[in-house]
Amino acid sequence: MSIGLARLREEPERIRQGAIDKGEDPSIVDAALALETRRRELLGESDQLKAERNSASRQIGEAIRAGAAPTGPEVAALRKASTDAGTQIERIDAELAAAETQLEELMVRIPNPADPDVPVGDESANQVVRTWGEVLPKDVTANGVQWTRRPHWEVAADLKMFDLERGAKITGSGFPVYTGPGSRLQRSLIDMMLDIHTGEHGMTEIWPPAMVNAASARGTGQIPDKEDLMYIVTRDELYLVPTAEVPVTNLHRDEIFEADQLPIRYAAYSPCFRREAGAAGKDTRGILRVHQFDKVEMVFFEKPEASTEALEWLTSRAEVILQRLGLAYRVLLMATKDMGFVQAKKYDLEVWAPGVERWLEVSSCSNFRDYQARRMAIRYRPEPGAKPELVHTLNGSGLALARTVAAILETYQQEDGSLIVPEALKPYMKVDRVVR
RNA sequence: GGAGAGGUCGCCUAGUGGCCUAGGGCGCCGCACUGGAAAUGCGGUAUAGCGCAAGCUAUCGAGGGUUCAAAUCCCUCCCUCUCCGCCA
Repeated sequence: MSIGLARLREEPERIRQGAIDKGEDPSIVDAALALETRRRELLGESDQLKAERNSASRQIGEAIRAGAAPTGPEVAALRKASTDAGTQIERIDAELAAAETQLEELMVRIPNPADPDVPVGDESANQVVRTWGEVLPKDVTANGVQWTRRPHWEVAADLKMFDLERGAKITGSGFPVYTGPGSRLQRSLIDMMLDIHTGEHGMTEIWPPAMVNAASARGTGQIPDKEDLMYIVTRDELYLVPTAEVPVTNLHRDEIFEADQLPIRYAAYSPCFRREAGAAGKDTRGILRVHQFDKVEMVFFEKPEASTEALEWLTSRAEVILQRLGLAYRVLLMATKDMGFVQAKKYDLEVWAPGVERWLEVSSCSNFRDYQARRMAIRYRPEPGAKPELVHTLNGSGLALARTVAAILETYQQEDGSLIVPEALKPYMKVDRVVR
């Protein structure tokens, strides 16, 4: 469950409206509410009976210690009382377990209500909140010479930066092989991003496992919701991570922080594996949609009162990377029906790729409020000794590599077929230009 | 992969069927003592659910079983450590 039973009881209207805004069925909220009432009744009865049974058992021990015969009538009566309670407990607990299972099934289908400042509607209601950089044209006229920017796969083939055919041979389509300067570019981008996030933004670097267990996949909601998205190693019950969000957020599952430990801000590189089921035929050329790519992910654990501002900062940290790379981009505030089930507010960063003349999503920055934290039981003490409260979690790419690479190739390609290395990458690439 | 040892309240540890409703130490918090501190003494110190409250219920790695009653006995699984094997 993810929105919390207390909140369900306290503000069912807001939750019902939240479901409607996200295009989900609001009747689930009413069904859950009714089931929750029933659950509490059963729980009360069960607790009462358990108290009776415990009391009878305790009295048997006391009676025997006081000298009563273990087979005598006094003990027999107590034993019967305990057994009778036990029989009823069995019955009620079975009913209770059924109610809880049902309730949980309903609760996971209730979405996290969007923040009040999120536009209501489908993707047509998404708002462009800002753009940065020059949106380059495909056709270029410079110094009287006319040429046309090519799509990234042509630039890459020309400069031998990646090899999609051989990737398909050794693994399958959608598994690119980066070669020579292409491989070096991957390494440089990861290095540069981590350097900026740790050195300038004060985040702690994490290098997580690329596979997680079922409990972790459940924690961030990959199962059961998005099971089709993931590659699953059934023999060992492990899941290849679709994003570093999964291992990194789960780092603190079932933990309680002290207030002075927050915020905790991580930057993590990981490869990302996505089956992309149902996406066959879309973006089949180049590296815009692949099954394995690399990404630096930012994951924040914040005090509730700080999370609104933290999302703005998180988003701006992803923008810093695009700015350093000199890539034109825009920031979209996603509307309720386009933002996802668990997010309260989400910004997408789209980079301009002049070769394919498209905006490419390279980052998605979200505030989950306490929705994820509840599922994973990540809490903190507002004051020393105080009752633990849920933290707020946020995450955002900073950035996903494959599409960033595509934008770099298409933005920095030259008329002569070479590629200028963006200023910020030169110290990592060790060259100013990639040539044939 | 094999053999052995072990997983208890933040940490260490006691606990082999019923005053364990989990004891002790460390750490931490409060109070006392002090000019201030150390030392010392007293008290407090897990999480969740239910209840106006007193309190009740659950949790001793996880799950199941035996029993009137399980931290304790039985079964399955997970993890950690030591040794061996294999191996980047």
